[in-house]
Amino acid sequence: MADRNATNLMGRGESLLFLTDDQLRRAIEAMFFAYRGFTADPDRILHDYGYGRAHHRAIHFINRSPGTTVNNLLSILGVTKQSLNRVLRTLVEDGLVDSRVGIRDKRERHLHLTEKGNALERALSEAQRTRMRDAFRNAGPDSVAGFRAVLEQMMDPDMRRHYLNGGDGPR
Amino acid sequence: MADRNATNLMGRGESLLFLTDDQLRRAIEAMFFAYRGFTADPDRILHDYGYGRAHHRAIHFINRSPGTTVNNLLSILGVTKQSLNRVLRTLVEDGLVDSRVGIRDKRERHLHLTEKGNALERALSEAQRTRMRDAFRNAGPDSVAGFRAVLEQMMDPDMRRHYLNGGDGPR
DNA sequence: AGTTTAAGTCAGCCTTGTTGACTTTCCAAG
DNA sequence: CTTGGAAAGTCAACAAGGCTGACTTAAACT
Repeated sequence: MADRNATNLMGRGESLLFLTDDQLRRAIEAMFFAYRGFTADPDRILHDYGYGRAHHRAIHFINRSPGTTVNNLLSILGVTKQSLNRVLRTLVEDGLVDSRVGIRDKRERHLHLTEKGNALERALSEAQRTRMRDAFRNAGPDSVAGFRAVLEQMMDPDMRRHYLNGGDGPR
Repeated sequence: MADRNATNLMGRGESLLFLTDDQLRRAIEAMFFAYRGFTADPDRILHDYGYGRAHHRAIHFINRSPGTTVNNLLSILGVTKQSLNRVLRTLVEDGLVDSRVGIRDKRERHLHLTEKGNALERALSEAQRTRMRDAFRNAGPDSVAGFRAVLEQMMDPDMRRHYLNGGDGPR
Protein backbone atom coordinates (compact mmCIF):
# COMPACT_ATOMS: atom_id res chain seq x y z
CA MET A 1 0.00 0.00 0.00
CA ALA A 2 2.59 2.50 1.12
CA ASP A 3 4.86 1.22 -1.61
CA ARG A 4 2.48 2.45 -4.24
CA ASN A 5 3.39 6.03 -3.56
CA ALA A 6 7.07 5.43 -3.10
CA THR A 7 9.92 5.92 -5.51
CA ASN A 8 13.02 3.80 -5.66
CA LEU A 9 15.94 6.16 -5.92
CA MET A 10 19.10 4.47 -7.11
CA GLY A 11 22.00 6.88 -7.18
CA ARG A 12 25.43 5.88 -8.27
CA GLY A 13 24.85 2.52 -6.74
CA GLU A 14 26.10 3.80 -3.41
CA SER A 15 22.87 3.64 -1.48
CA LEU A 16 19.17 3.10 -1.78
CA LEU A 17 16.45 5.59 -0.97
CA PHE A 18 12.67 5.49 -0.94
CA LEU A 19 10.82 8.76 -1.22
CA THR A 20 7.09 8.83 -0.58
CA ASP A 21 4.83 11.33 -2.26
CA ASP A 22 4.56 13.04 1.10
CA GLN A 23 8.31 13.41 1.41
CA LEU A 24 8.41 14.87 -2.08
CA ARG A 25 5.64 17.28 -1.08
CA ARG A 26 7.80 18.42 1.82
CA ALA A 27 10.71 19.01 -0.54
CA ILE A 28 8.42 21.03 -2.80
CA GLU A 29 7.32 23.19 0.11
CA ALA A 30 10.94 23.57 1.16
CA MET A 31 11.67 25.10 -2.24
CA PHE A 32 8.72 27.44 -1.90
CA PHE A 33 9.51 28.70 1.59
CA ALA A 34 13.25 28.85 0.98
CA TYR A 35 12.88 30.90 -2.17
CA ARG A 36 10.82 33.38 -0.21
CA GLY A 37 13.59 33.73 2.33
CA PHE A 38 16.14 33.91 -0.44
CA THR A 39 14.45 36.95 -2.03
CA ALA A 40 13.28 38.65 1.17
CA ASP A 41 16.38 40.74 1.92
CA PRO A 42 16.88 42.11 -1.61
CA ASP A 43 13.16 42.80 -1.87
CA ARG A 44 13.35 45.09 1.16
CA ILE A 45 16.33 46.98 -0.24
CA LEU A 46 14.80 47.28 -3.70
CA HIS A 47 11.56 48.62 -2.28
CA ASP A 48 13.41 51.63 -0.86
CA TYR A 49 14.62 52.43 -4.37
CA GLY A 50 11.20 51.89 -5.91
CA TYR A 51 12.50 48.88 -7.81
CA GLY A 52 11.34 45.28 -8.03
CA ARG A 53 12.83 41.85 -8.62
CA ALA A 54 13.02 42.47 -12.34
CA HIS A 55 15.50 45.28 -11.70
CA HIS A 56 17.51 43.05 -9.42
CA ARG A 57 17.78 40.32 -12.03
CA ALA A 58 18.96 42.78 -14.67
CA ILE A 59 21.53 44.33 -12.34
CA HIS A 60 22.81 40.93 -11.26
CA PHE A 61 23.47 39.61 -14.72
CA ILE A 62 24.92 42.86 -16.05
CA ASN A 63 27.32 42.75 -13.14
CA ARG A 64 28.19 39.14 -13.85
CA SER A 65 28.91 39.80 -17.52
CA PRO A 66 29.81 43.46 -18.05
CA GLY A 67 29.29 44.58 -21.62
CA THR A 68 26.63 41.96 -22.27
CA THR A 69 24.03 42.76 -24.92
CA VAL A 70 20.29 43.16 -24.51
CA ASN A 71 19.71 40.01 -26.54
CA ASN A 72 22.01 37.96 -24.36
CA LEU A 73 20.24 39.20 -21.26
CA LEU A 74 16.92 38.25 -22.79
CA SER A 75 17.96 34.64 -23.29
CA ILE A 76 19.16 34.40 -19.69
CA LEU A 77 16.15 36.03 -18.10
CA GLY A 78 13.57 34.39 -20.35
CA VAL A 79 11.29 37.39 -20.63
CA THR A 80 10.14 39.44 -23.60
CA LYS A 81 12.22 42.36 -24.79
CA GLN A 82 9.34 44.72 -24.09
CA SER A 83 9.34 43.62 -20.50
CA LEU A 84 13.10 43.86 -20.11
CA ASN A 85 13.22 47.15 -21.97
CA ARG A 86 10.87 48.78 -19.51
CA VAL A 87 13.13 47.82 -16.62
CA LEU A 88 16.35 48.68 -18.46
CA ARG A 89 15.03 52.08 -19.44
CA THR A 90 14.38 53.08 -15.84
CA LEU A 91 17.82 51.83 -14.80
CA VAL A 92 19.51 53.88 -17.54
CA GLU A 93 17.40 56.95 -16.75
CA ASP A 94 18.27 56.66 -13.08
CA GLY A 95 21.96 56.42 -13.92
CA LEU A 96 22.57 52.87 -12.66
CA VAL A 97 23.23 51.29 -16.04
CA ASP A 98 25.23 52.56 -18.99
CA SER A 99 24.11 51.50 -22.48
CA ARG A 100 26.85 51.86 -25.09
CA VAL A 101 26.45 51.36 -28.82
CA GLY A 102 28.56 48.43 -30.04
CA ILE A 103 31.85 49.13 -31.81
CA ARG A 104 31.98 46.09 -34.06
CA ASP A 105 28.22 45.84 -34.46
CA LYS A 106 26.52 49.15 -34.00
CA ARG A 107 23.10 47.54 -33.69
CA GLU A 108 24.05 46.08 -30.33
CA ARG A 109 23.99 47.90 -27.02
CA HIS A 110 26.58 46.87 -24.46
CA LEU A 111 25.43 47.18 -20.88
CA HIS A 112 27.58 48.18 -17.91
CA LEU A 113 26.85 49.16 -14.34
CA THR A 114 27.79 52.71 -13.39
CA GLU A 115 29.38 53.44 -10.02
CA LYS A 116 25.89 54.03 -8.66
CA GLY A 117 24.69 50.77 -10.16
CA ASN A 118 27.63 48.95 -8.66
CA ALA A 119 26.78 50.32 -5.24
CA LEU A 120 23.26 48.91 -5.38
CA GLU A 121 24.53 45.61 -6.75
CA ARG A 122 26.92 45.27 -3.85
CA ALA A 123 24.19 46.02 -1.32
CA LEU A 124 21.87 43.45 -2.87
CA SER A 125 24.40 40.69 -3.34
CA GLU A 126 25.96 41.22 0.07
CA ALA A 127 22.56 40.65 1.71
CA GLN A 128 21.99 37.54 -0.35
CA ARG A 129 25.48 36.17 0.23
CA THR A 130 25.07 36.63 3.95
CA ARG A 131 21.83 34.68 3.90
CA MET A 132 23.45 31.95 1.82
CA ARG A 133 26.57 31.78 3.98
CA ASP A 134 24.53 31.50 7.16
CA ALA A 135 22.35 28.80 5.66
CA PHE A 136 25.43 26.80 4.66
CA ARG A 137 26.99 27.26 8.05
CA ASN A 138 23.88 26.21 9.94
CA ALA A 139 23.22 23.28 7.65
CA GLY A 140 26.79 22.08 7.93
CA PRO A 141 29.53 21.93 5.27
CA ASP A 142 28.53 18.48 4.11
CA SER A 143 25.24 19.87 2.87
CA VAL A 144 26.70 22.26 0.32
CA ALA A 145 27.52 19.75 -2.41
CA GLY A 146 24.11 18.08 -2.25
CA PHE A 147 22.34 21.39 -2.30
CA ARG A 148 24.15 22.48 -5.43
CA ALA A 149 23.78 19.12 -7.15
CA VAL A 150 20.02 18.91 -6.69
CA LEU A 151 19.46 22.51 -7.76
CA GLU A 152 21.51 21.96 -10.89
CA GLN A 153 19.41 18.95 -11.77
CA MET A 154 16.20 20.85 -11.22
CA MET A 155 17.01 23.42 -13.92
CA ASP A 156 15.76 23.21 -17.47
CA PRO A 157 18.65 22.17 -19.74
CA ASP A 158 18.77 25.55 -21.47
CA MET A 159 19.06 27.34 -18.17
CA ARG A 160 21.68 24.87 -16.94
CA ARG A 161 23.83 25.97 -19.85
CA HIS A 162 23.64 29.59 -18.68
CA TYR A 163 24.42 28.48 -15.15
CA LEU A 164 27.46 26.43 -16.13
CA ASN A 165 28.80 29.10 -18.47
CA GLY A 166 28.33 31.85 -15.94
CA GLY A 167 31.24 34.00 -14.87
CA ASP A 168 34.59 32.35 -15.43
CA GLY A 169 33.43 29.54 -17.69
CA PRO A 170 34.40 29.12 -21.35
CA ARG A 171 33.82 32.25 -23.32
CA MET B 1 44.12 38.65 -0.95
CA ALA B 2 41.86 35.81 -1.91
CA ASP B 3 41.15 35.25 1.76
CA ARG B 4 39.47 38.62 1.99
CA ASN B 5 36.48 37.38 0.07
CA ALA B 6 36.36 33.99 1.64
CA THR B 7 34.22 32.64 4.44
CA ASN B 8 35.33 30.05 6.92
CA LEU B 9 32.54 27.57 7.23
CA MET B 10 32.80 25.44 10.33
CA GLY B 11 30.03 22.90 10.46
CA ARG B 12 29.67 20.40 13.24
CA GLY B 13 33.41 20.28 13.47
CA GLU B 14 33.52 17.54 10.87
CA SER B 15 35.22 19.44 8.10
CA LEU B 16 36.34 22.83 6.98
CA LEU B 17 35.14 24.76 3.98
CA PHE B 18 36.04 28.03 2.36
CA LEU B 19 33.47 29.74 0.19
CA THR B 20 34.52 32.66 -1.95
CA ASP B 21 32.08 35.40 -2.91
CA ASP B 22 32.14 33.94 -6.40
CA GLN B 23 31.12 30.51 -5.17
CA LEU B 24 28.31 32.10 -3.19
CA ARG B 25 27.25 33.96 -6.34
CA ARG B 26 27.06 30.63 -8.14
CA ALA B 27 24.86 29.24 -5.38
CA ILE B 28 22.62 32.30 -5.67
CA GLU B 29 22.27 31.77 -9.40
CA ALA B 30 21.60 28.10 -8.79
CA MET B 31 18.60 29.09 -6.67
CA PHE B 32 17.36 31.44 -9.38
CA PHE B 33 17.63 29.01 -12.27
CA ALA B 34 16.41 26.04 -10.24
CA TYR B 35 13.31 27.84 -9.05
CA ARG B 36 12.46 28.62 -12.64
CA GLY B 37 12.68 24.95 -13.50
CA PHE B 38 10.75 24.06 -10.40
CA THR B 39 7.78 26.23 -11.43
CA ALA B 40 7.97 25.64 -15.18
CA ASP B 41 5.79 22.52 -15.40
CA PRO B 42 2.95 23.78 -13.17
CA ASP B 43 3.04 27.13 -14.97
CA ARG B 44 2.32 25.42 -18.27
CA ILE B 45 -0.59 23.46 -16.85
CA LEU B 46 -2.02 26.49 -15.07
CA HIS B 47 -1.84 28.55 -18.22
CA ASP B 48 -4.25 26.18 -19.94
CA TYR B 49 -6.74 26.83 -17.15
CA GLY B 50 -6.16 30.59 -17.24
CA TYR B 51 -4.67 30.46 -13.76
CA GLY B 52 -1.36 31.66 -12.32
CA ARG B 53 1.02 30.71 -9.55
CA ALA B 54 -1.15 32.33 -6.92
CA HIS B 55 -3.90 29.84 -7.74
CA HIS B 56 -1.41 27.00 -7.49
CA ARG B 57 -0.25 28.09 -4.05
CA ALA B 58 -3.81 28.35 -2.76
CA ILE B 59 -4.72 24.93 -4.15
CA HIS B 60 -1.58 23.37 -2.72
CA PHE B 61 -2.11 24.54 0.83
CA ILE B 62 -5.84 23.90 0.87
CA ASN B 63 -5.03 20.35 -0.20
CA ARG B 64 -2.42 20.06 2.51
CA SER B 65 -4.78 21.26 5.24
CA PRO B 66 -8.41 20.68 4.25
CA GLY B 67 -10.84 22.89 6.14
CA THR B 68 -8.22 25.57 6.74
CA THR B 69 -9.45 29.15 7.13
CA VAL B 70 -8.68 32.13 4.95
CA ASN B 71 -6.73 33.70 7.78
CA ASN B 72 -4.56 30.65 8.23
CA LEU B 73 -3.83 30.57 4.53
CA LEU B 74 -2.87 34.24 4.70
CA SER B 75 -0.20 33.65 7.31
CA ILE B 76 1.30 30.86 5.23
CA LEU B 77 1.25 32.67 1.91
CA GLY B 78 2.31 36.04 3.25
CA VAL B 79 0.13 38.15 0.98
CA THR B 80 -2.71 40.53 1.76
CA LYS B 81 -6.14 39.08 2.27
CA GLN B 82 -7.46 41.15 -0.61
CA SER B 83 -4.95 39.55 -2.93
CA LEU B 84 -5.75 36.06 -1.74
CA ASN B 85 -9.46 36.76 -1.86
CA ARG B 86 -9.40 37.52 -5.57
CA VAL B 87 -7.73 34.22 -6.31
CA LEU B 88 -10.00 32.33 -3.95
CA ARG B 89 -13.09 33.89 -5.51
CA THR B 90 -12.22 32.65 -9.00
CA LEU B 91 -11.46 29.19 -7.64
CA VAL B 92 -14.83 29.06 -5.87
CA GLU B 93 -16.67 30.43 -8.92
CA ASP B 94 -14.99 27.84 -11.14
CA GLY B 95 -16.00 25.08 -8.75
CA LEU B 96 -12.53 24.01 -7.65
CA VAL B 97 -12.79 25.16 -4.07
CA ASP B 98 -15.64 24.92 -1.60
CA SER B 99 -15.95 27.73 0.96
CA ARG B 100 -18.10 26.78 3.95
CA VAL B 101 -19.16 29.19 6.66
CA GLY B 102 -17.73 28.17 10.03
CA ILE B 103 -20.03 26.39 12.49
CA ARG B 104 -18.49 27.63 15.71
CA ASP B 105 -17.42 30.99 14.32
CA LYS B 106 -19.55 32.18 11.44
CA ARG B 107 -16.98 34.80 10.48
CA GLU B 108 -14.61 32.10 9.31
CA ARG B 109 -14.72 30.30 5.97
CA HIS B 110 -13.42 26.76 5.86
CA LEU B 111 -11.83 25.81 2.56
CA HIS B 112 -11.93 22.43 0.83
CA LEU B 113 -11.02 21.22 -2.65
CA THR B 114 -13.89 19.85 -4.72
CA GLU B 115 -13.40 16.78 -6.88
CA LYS B 116 -12.53 19.11 -9.75
CA GLY B 117 -10.09 20.97 -7.54
CA ASN B 118 -8.51 17.71 -6.48
CA ALA B 119 -8.01 16.73 -10.10
CA LEU B 120 -6.06 19.90 -10.86
CA GLU B 121 -4.07 19.55 -7.65
CA ARG B 122 -3.05 16.05 -8.62
CA ALA B 123 -1.98 17.15 -12.10
CA LEU B 124 0.11 20.00 -10.70
CA SER B 125 1.75 18.10 -7.88
CA GLU B 126 2.42 15.07 -10.02
CA ALA B 127 4.37 17.22 -12.47
CA GLN B 128 6.31 18.82 -9.67
CA ARG B 129 7.00 15.54 -7.90
CA THR B 130 8.32 14.05 -11.12
CA ARG B 131 10.71 16.97 -11.54
CA MET B 132 11.82 16.63 -7.93
CA ARG B 133 12.23 12.86 -8.11
CA ASP B 134 14.32 13.08 -11.27
CA ALA B 135 16.50 15.80 -9.78
CA PHE B 136 17.12 13.65 -6.70
CA ARG B 137 17.87 10.62 -8.80
CA ASN B 138 20.30 12.45 -11.06
CA ALA B 139 21.99 14.22 -8.19
CA GLY B 140 22.35 11.00 -6.25
CA PRO B 141 20.71 9.91 -3.00
CA ASP B 142 23.44 11.42 -0.85
CA SER B 143 22.44 14.88 -2.04
CA VAL B 144 18.92 14.77 -0.66
CA ALA B 145 19.72 15.46 2.98
CA GLY B 146 22.01 18.40 2.20
CA PHE B 147 19.49 19.89 -0.17
CA ARG B 148 16.76 19.81 2.47
CA ALA B 149 19.02 21.06 5.26
CA VAL B 150 20.23 24.12 3.36
CA LEU B 151 16.75 25.05 2.16
CA GLU B 152 15.40 24.80 5.68
CA GLN B 153 18.10 27.14 6.91
CA MET B 154 17.38 29.61 4.14
CA MET B 155 13.79 30.16 5.29
CA ASP B 156 12.71 33.01 7.51
CA PRO B 157 11.99 31.63 11.01
CA ASP B 158 8.25 32.30 10.72
CA MET B 159 8.08 30.36 7.48
CA ARG B 160 10.18 27.56 8.89
CA ARG B 161 7.49 27.07 11.49
CA HIS B 162 4.88 26.58 8.76
CA TYR B 163 7.23 24.19 6.99
CA LEU B 164 7.89 22.08 10.05
CA ASN B 165 4.25 22.00 11.11
CA GLY B 166 3.07 21.11 7.62
CA GLY B 167 0.98 18.02 7.09
CA ASP B 168 1.38 15.48 9.85
CA GLY B 169 3.03 17.71 12.44
CA PRO B 170 1.51 18.76 15.77
CA ARG B 171 -1.88 20.23 15.35
C1' DA C 1 19.26 45.36 -53.66
C1' DG C 2 16.84 42.69 -50.61
C1' DT C 3 16.63 40.05 -46.33
C1' DT C 4 17.69 39.26 -41.75
C1' DT C 5 18.98 40.76 -37.20
C1' DA C 6 19.32 43.86 -32.86
C1' DA C 7 17.16 47.05 -30.52
C1' DG C 8 13.59 49.87 -29.29
C1' DT C 9 8.65 51.82 -29.07
C1' DC C 10 3.58 52.04 -28.64
C1' DA C 11 -0.72 50.05 -27.38
C1' DG C 12 -3.26 46.98 -24.76
C1' DC C 13 -4.04 42.90 -21.97
C1' DC C 14 -3.54 39.78 -17.61
C1' DT C 15 -1.98 38.27 -13.04
C1' DT C 16 -0.99 39.46 -8.65
C1' DG C 17 0.72 42.44 -5.48
C1' DT C 18 -0.76 46.85 -2.79
C1' DT C 19 -4.04 50.30 0.26
C1' DG C 20 -8.45 52.01 1.81
C1' DA C 21 -13.23 51.60 2.92
C1' DC C 22 -16.77 48.58 4.16
C1' DT C 23 -19.94 44.61 6.25
C1' DT C 24 -20.80 40.85 9.22
C1' DT C 25 -19.90 38.43 13.22
C1' DC C 26 -18.14 37.70 17.73
C1' DC C 27 -16.94 38.82 22.35
C1' DA C 28 -16.13 41.33 26.42
C1' DA C 29 -16.75 45.46 29.50
C1' DG C 30 -19.81 48.55 31.25
C1' DC D 1 -28.37 43.88 27.70
C1' DT D 2 -26.13 46.80 25.05
C1' DT D 3 -22.44 48.79 22.98
C1' DG D 4 -17.88 49.21 21.19
C1' DG D 5 -13.90 47.11 19.47
C1' DA D 6 -11.59 43.33 17.16
C1' DA D 7 -11.51 39.84 13.73
C1' DA D 8 -12.85 37.64 9.18
C1' DG D 9 -13.96 38.47 4.91
C1' DT D 10 -15.42 41.45 0.64
C1' DC D 11 -15.33 45.28 -2.84
C1' DA D 12 -12.86 48.93 -5.45
C1' DA D 13 -9.05 50.99 -7.41
C1' DC D 14 -4.21 51.26 -8.44
C1' DA D 15 0.81 49.70 -9.70
C1' DA D 16 4.44 46.45 -11.11
C1' DG D 17 5.77 43.52 -14.32
C1' DG D 18 4.67 39.70 -17.08
C1' DC D 19 2.54 38.94 -22.02
C1' DT D 20 1.28 39.60 -27.37
C1' DG D 21 1.21 42.13 -31.68
C1' DA D 22 2.47 45.69 -34.87
C1' DC D 23 5.82 48.75 -36.18
C1' DT D 24 10.41 51.63 -36.88
C1' DT D 25 15.31 52.24 -37.32
C1' DA D 26 19.78 50.97 -38.27
C1' DA D 27 23.21 47.77 -39.35
C1' DA D 28 24.79 43.55 -41.27
C1' DC D 29 24.71 39.79 -44.28
C1' DT D 30 24.04 37.50 -48.97
